[in-house]
Amino acid sequence: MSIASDIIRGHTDAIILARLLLKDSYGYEINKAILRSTDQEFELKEATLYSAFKRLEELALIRSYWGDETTGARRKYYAITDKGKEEYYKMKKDWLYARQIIDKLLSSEDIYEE
Amino acid sequence: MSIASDIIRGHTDAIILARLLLKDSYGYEINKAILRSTDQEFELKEATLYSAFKRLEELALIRSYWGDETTGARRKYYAITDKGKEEYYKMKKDWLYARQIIDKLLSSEDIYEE
DNA sequence: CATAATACCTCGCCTGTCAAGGTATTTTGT
DNA sequence: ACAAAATACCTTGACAGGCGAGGTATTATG
Repeated sequence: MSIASDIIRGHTDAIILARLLLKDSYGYEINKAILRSTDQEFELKEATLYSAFKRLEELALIRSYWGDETTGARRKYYAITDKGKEEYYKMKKDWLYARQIIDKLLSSEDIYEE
Repeated sequence: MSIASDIIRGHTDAIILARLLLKDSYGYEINKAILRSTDQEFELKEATLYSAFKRLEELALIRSYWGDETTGARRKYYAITDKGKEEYYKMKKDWLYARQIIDKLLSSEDIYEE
């Protein structure tokens, strides 16, 4: 089972920020971590991930720096900024709020029906 | 507080179908019912609503018929089809699944961190 | 008698996802 | 030794859904 694009849309930024809240990381690792933490059930598509990085950096919610790997492929690390942390908490609040509204609307039970 | 377009996206169809599961209804009433059932906290934008109707009817998840009002403006009623009911249950399952995944990803707690 | 409410609809912009394509390096299996 | 897989980055362009802005017509209300 997979999550439809239209459902994941609007959450990718928060998902990425949540990872960066734990520690600085880079694209490939973030994706693997998401896979791992959802028991291989969910992963962001690469194109989605990298376009999100671009967007988040433009908004100054994250900043990037190249790692100094002596071995392996070069890695571009991302760190969450203070502004990013603030936004993350807002996004999480928004999610909790939206979740409750959607739950209500899909429950199909109206008490105050006319 | 309002729900961002990107979060609502992917749920409008299910929200509309949920209403039609209760009873046949028309655009204006559906929107008012959504408003009422969320304590005026949420409503679909008209353009979103009508484009959803079009999409859902093309997919044969709903069908429409004109009401025979003797008074007031004409109303276009919508009814959910059997296919629509099936799809609704799928959508609801998808929502429950996605909700759990998103909750997990926004919890920022990794037990199996390397 | 104007304004709000009811009720429908379309056009075109904007944004985010993602399939498909690309590059370069390193590790692994045979 | 060499091919294949894994690691790691990135761009382009198509596509779809939300919605602002605009429109029409009728009825109710202050």
